[in-house]
Amino acid sequence: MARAHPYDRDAALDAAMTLFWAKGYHATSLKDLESALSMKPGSIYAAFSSKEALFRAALEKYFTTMNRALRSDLDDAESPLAALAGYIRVMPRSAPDNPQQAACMLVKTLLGITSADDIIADDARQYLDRMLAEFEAQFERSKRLGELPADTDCRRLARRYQSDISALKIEMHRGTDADELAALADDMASQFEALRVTPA
Amino acid sequence: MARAHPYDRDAALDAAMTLFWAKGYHATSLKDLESALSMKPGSIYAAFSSKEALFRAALEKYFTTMNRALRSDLDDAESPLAALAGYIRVMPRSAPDNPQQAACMLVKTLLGITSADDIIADDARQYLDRMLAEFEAQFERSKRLGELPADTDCRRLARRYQSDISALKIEMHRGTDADELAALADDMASQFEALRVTPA
DNA sequence: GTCACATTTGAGTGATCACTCAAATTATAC
DNA sequence: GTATAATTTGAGTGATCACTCAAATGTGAC
Repeated sequence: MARAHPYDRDAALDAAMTLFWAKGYHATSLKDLESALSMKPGSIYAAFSSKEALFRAALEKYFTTMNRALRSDLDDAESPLAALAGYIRVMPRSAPDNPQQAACMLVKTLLGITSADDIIADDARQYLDRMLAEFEAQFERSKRLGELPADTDCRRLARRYQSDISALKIEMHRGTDADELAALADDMASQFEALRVTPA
Repeated sequence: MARAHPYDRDAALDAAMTLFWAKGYHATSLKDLESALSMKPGSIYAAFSSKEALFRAALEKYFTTMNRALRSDLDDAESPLAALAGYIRVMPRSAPDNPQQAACMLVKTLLGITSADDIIADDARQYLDRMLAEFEAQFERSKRLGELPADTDCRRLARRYQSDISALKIEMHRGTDADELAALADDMASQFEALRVTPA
């Protein structure tokens, strides 16, 4: 047939994700992408169609990566409630490579995209909804295990949980010092642990 | 002497604030500003020096406006704790003119500006710190009035409070429906009210 | 009415934006 | 080895970016 791809598509997508995550959609130029992906404009367009399509692919990769990491932490946990609390408590200890990657890419995208009916903003909203559903499922599992009262509103709890995660990551991006960050994460985690009705 | 200003500087700054708040720094073009301020580029530069300087002035106006509104709500309150809780609880009921103005402009700016040592990001950080100090002062007042235990860490409480505000405003921007928004705000507010040690 | 000058005007600056495409390149088929 | 075709290349596209400045405008002093 013909020659193979000399570049690794997934590695390129990963580099794009990193760059878009740090700089955001509007502030990332094609020049930036060319050097980050080590690809010329023609190749980028042959592989990913457009800057918008590339961003959407990068955002999907971000969601998939984050979701997989979450599930590997939580799915096998004996106590989902303890795992959810631990997930928050540990977060401030993991400093990202780039401080610009401390905040959640979905939230950054949602706040950074101009028009409310933009297709990119819709993507971000959709992924946030799916994360919310993941959290809700974990709280439901916790309830089934008897850790939470039978009348617990898991959707409402998940909403609160996701809000805490968003806010904590923003504080990390902001550069809040490590001690205060740990205290904040502890306050958040403790409130969920306090809901437990069976001994840990 | 000579002719007077045919435009109202403060009204122009207000229009710039509104536009920058909704669209963000990078996505707002000079063309956008020209039509929003009803000023030609030369006049804009004569009045505000540069796009960056105009943004910084708009950001300062945002902070001043928000801070004034906060203090008018809280400074005269008999119970600062009740006032702080009420400030959160009422928030979802005030829909902004533009949904893009639901989220806090300081947070949007912090997340939207590229380089961490950017002067604009520094501004946003500084204003967030000043808001944090305002919250802390209100919790201190609450403690002095005996609403909170004497050993309360007001700085820590203020940090948690500010995180809640940020997250709630993000949820509003996200388009979360009114009922869930009210429930979330209620959960946040209740946790602060629960700290009270004297009857309300 | 006329002058002096502060201010506005808006076409135009070079730079950069996202993006294209004809030509060069290189892997595979035979 | 040669032909074929998939892929990369990178100079170049028109549009838009933030910004400038010489000329037009309008105001107050006298």
